[in-house]
Amino acid sequence: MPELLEVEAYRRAAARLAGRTVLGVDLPDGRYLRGVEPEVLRASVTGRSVVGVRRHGKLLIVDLGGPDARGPSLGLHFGMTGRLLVDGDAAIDGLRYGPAGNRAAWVRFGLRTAPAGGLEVIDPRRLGSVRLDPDPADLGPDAATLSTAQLSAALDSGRPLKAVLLDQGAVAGLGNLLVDESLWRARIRPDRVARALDPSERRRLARTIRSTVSDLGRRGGSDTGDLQEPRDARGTCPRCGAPLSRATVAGRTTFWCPAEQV
DNA sequence: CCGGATGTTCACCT
DNA sequence: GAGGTGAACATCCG
Repeated sequence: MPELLEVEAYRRAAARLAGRTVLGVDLPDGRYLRGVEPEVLRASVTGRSVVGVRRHGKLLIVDLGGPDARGPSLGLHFGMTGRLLVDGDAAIDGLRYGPAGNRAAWVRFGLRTAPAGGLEVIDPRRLGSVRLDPDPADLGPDAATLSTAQLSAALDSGRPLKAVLLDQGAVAGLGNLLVDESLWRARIRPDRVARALDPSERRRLARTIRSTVSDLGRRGGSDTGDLQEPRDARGTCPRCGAPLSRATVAGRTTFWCPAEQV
């Protein structure tokens, strides 16, 4: 599920943890934690207070502090099937993997807090991960607030446009659905060479990415785009009625309107 | 039964 | 170095 919009919903739900103290960490799945040993993670977060919860791209960041100083932060990635429970409640409803999807066997990570509650990550396919002190340099500028200058810098590449927009190090937060929806709204083909976009296309695309993110955010998620129904039904362009094209671009299934996207 | 899926990472090519 | 491909992860859905 999680593209930027879903992780933003997770952030809102997790914001209530601010002010609580970390009691402990549950790591039922050894492979879920990356780059640091479980004991090191436990030692560095236990007893800390939750200062706040941020989001950058698809990464959820729990900032910890202490009586003394600023503390470490915890980075949560949800992959394709990760969901977040806050104090035992789903941060988002209506996701895939159904109502039975909170199965205990799929709990990959837990953060217990005082005076009560905590976080749990449920991830059937184990595509997500948890890191200590995630490096901000791994992520490009956030798609929700992407400026033309930021996009333009990211587009300095000979790769297909879609590959760049999916690259979290170039632009952070967009997934397969948001990219296709944004390109369709901006009327630009996904297989264009990124570097070849002219200045007016760059302006239009940056503006369209921001408005697509906010529009689908209001509607309720990455799967609420105008392209979603024709995508599922192999249908036609909602604007002009031409049959949508479908192909693999940058390794992902891609839909676009061959009549309008140039 | 088979292919595909809102994602990332890595090994291996060209 | 740049870029591409395919596999792996584990489960559900059509």
